[in-house]
Amino acid sequence: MSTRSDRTYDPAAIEREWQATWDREGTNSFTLDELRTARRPFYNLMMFPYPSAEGLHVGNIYAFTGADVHGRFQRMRGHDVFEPIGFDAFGIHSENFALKAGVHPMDLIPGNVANFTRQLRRMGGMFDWDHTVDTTAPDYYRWTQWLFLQFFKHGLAEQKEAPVNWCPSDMTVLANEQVVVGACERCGTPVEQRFIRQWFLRITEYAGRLLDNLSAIDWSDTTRKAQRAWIRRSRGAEILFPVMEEADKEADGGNPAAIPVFTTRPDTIFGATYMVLAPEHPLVDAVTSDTARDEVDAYRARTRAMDLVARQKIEKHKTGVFTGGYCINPATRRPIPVWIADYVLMGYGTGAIMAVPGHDERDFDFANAYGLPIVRVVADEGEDAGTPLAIAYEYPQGTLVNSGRYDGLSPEEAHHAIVDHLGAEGLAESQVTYRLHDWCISRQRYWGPPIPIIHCEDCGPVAVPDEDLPVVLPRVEDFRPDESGVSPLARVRDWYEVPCPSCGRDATRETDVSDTFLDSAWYFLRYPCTDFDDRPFDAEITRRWLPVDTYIGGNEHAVLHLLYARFVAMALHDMGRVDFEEPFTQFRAHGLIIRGGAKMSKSKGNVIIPDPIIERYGADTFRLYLMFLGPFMAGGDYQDKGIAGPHGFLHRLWESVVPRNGELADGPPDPELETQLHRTIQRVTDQVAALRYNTAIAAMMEYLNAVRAGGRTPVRAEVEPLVRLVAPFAPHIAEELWRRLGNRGSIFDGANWPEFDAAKAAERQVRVAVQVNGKVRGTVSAPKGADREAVVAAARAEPNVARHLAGMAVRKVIHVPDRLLNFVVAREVVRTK
RNA sequence: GCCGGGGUGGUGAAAUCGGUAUACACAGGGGACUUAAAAUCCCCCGGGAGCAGUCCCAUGCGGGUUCGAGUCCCGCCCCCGGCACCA
Repeated sequence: MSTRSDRTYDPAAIEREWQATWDREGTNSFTLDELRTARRPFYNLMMFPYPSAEGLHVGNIYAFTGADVHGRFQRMRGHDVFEPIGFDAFGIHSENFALKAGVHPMDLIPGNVANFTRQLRRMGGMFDWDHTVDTTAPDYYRWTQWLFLQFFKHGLAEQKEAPVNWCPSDMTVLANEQVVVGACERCGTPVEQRFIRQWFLRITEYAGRLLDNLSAIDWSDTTRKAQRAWIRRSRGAEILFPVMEEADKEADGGNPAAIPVFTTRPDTIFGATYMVLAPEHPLVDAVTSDTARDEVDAYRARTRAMDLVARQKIEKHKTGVFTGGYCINPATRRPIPVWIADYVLMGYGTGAIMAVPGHDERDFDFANAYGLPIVRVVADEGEDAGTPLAIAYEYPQGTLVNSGRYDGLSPEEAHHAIVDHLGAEGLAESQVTYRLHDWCISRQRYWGPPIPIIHCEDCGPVAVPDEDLPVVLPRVEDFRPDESGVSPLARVRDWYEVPCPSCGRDATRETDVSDTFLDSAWYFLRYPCTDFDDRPFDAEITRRWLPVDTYIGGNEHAVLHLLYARFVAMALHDMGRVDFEEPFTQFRAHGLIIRGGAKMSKSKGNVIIPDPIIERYGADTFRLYLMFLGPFMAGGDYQDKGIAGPHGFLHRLWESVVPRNGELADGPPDPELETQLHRTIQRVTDQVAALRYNTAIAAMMEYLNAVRAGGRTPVRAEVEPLVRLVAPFAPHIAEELWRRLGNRGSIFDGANWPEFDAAKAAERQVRVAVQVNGKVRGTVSAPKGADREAVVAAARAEPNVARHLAGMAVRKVIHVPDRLLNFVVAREVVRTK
């Protein structure tokens, strides 16, 4: 006996009930045994959140809902879908918040995680709560440390002194990927260059493979392009320019024999009229003459003081200083002056260039500013050796001139010939250079996994033995970073003073912690294996579930997390630990939710807080609305009132299955509705598969409108398939209606996605547009597949068409079957007798 | 500057192997039901002309190809995102 209230759509009540049921029945979780035996495994991954104190924001929910819809869809099509979630809770972000709030991160994070968990459950995600990870849990970061040691043991982690990016506000070094236009990606402070000994993972070893594999993986194009641009390969040559001896030069340390430069245009070497070193170049001192020394030192000091933003942005015109030294152009055998200038970067190539002002815009500007000679060595069509250069001619097309025996060759031929000939003398070598740098993972901060290394005076850096992992991050009340360039852990003497694991003598722990991005570079391997505490990931389960089938996340990680994760997987593959190189078979970048045309931000005051909306409308409505805003991969503009549409739709759906008066009737579906139903199934299936959720929802709305048109009462066969179609978007109401339709168990158990029947989707009659000279003048109804003659006859009978054809000669008739008919006409030539 | 993505009603957006532009939804207006509200249902809703049938114009701007262009080509303008002296 159903009561009145029992027949009213009450989202809060049914969502609470079904979430409890899912937990109780284990609907969304796998046992270890199930993970081992799943027959059609599908790993549906989304980027795990950083659990902020503010709670889940709309952007998180948008991304997770879109990924969850995909997971539920795959499940309804018969896959065993593993959909885990976790928390990326280490890192500067959390730590800075803790500093500001005056709370220890160890006290702060658990509350945030609990709040996120509550919100994630409330939005109705199909998460496996038995397989979550928290990167700050010792039983997780134990394996992050283990992972680092694998790199260390395979020679892929090394400590080296190199120019690194120092953020003076966060007081730590940053990876290149975390520096945006010379500023810290998090706080926007211009970064400084420092030379400190740091731990690097040698991602550059993998640059070529990371680049080449991109063309073979099913990823969003924008993401692949961003990675290509970031890694960027340049093919060219390294060429040695011997330094000219100076009689009066002191021999302190001896003169360098030659300075290597990297160039992509060895063919232009006859036009190299001077050389430029980066101000930080280690050979600057050696080439500088005594007379130039003061000026050179002053310039270097000035450059050092400049942050990278100033160096890259403000100094638009080029500056530099002559060192007083010369080296020999190995092609012309003539001396050329050596300059230093800040437009040459120590971080790329060799930090030294051969300047070819005739054929490089930057060198051209510099040569003009300092009166250095400009020589043409490539002539385009219609030019010759003497044609003056108004601007640098940079194209690799034309013919070599002023280049001795190479005159007349094409730049490409000359490129190879010159490298070959100089190579024979040991002065040149073909070389491929990448823009990608090694990944600096040291952080001089507190809130991260300690790097598991012990420094011993005798043994050098020694790995912490596996059985001593994890190196537990000690609770330190004063965890503020400082200017010193070392971590706050360096203030905790009784923690870092340990015996050397190798020789037993007094030694010290590494006090830096590792980059948060190392935590997240392997978390997807951990999820299915959290049942194991004696290994980071289990070989058998990993073989069954990985690589990840679909990964959905934000494109802001295109060159951060997504690059690091690929690198880690590739390295683990080479170590024989996993049998795939690429961890994510398919990656889709979702769009951004904006509001009022602008990104949501606290400063703009346009942030949407999801909790009250879910409370008022229910998670199903909110999910449906977010997915309806626009194409998932493009994002959408959040409009407060728009939620009324999806809300009404779910109400009408409910009302159709649970009529206010009486029961849902059985009986045959209306034939026209049946046709529309199958067309809808087809559209929704295609569009959901393509992540085009907005149009899928529109198709469902259209169908329900038709079912209810004019207040008609639908029968079961008309609405039951719609309940299945809507289930990925609005799982709670779908479960409830599924139950009320008389089914047992979850709609997500069993392959309940409706079957599309092409025969039933076929329309018998079609509307054909009739044009005269390309303008629509009417439509006619015709049987599907009607031939041209039949349609022409029907069209001519249409009064408005006939009117436009009157007095006209038909030159041509274009017929697009079942779509369109176009009469091409011209005014009839009137013949008079 | 370079590389992506995009400019369509009052608004979010549909339609891209060239084939009835504005689906779906919001906002707005009118109506039915109701004591009332909610919910539900019906109608109108790009601009202009006309009583109407209907006609003209409109997808950032200017050209072009085509029987036919939001869609393709050429030249611009604007917005969003990324990269930025990479030798």
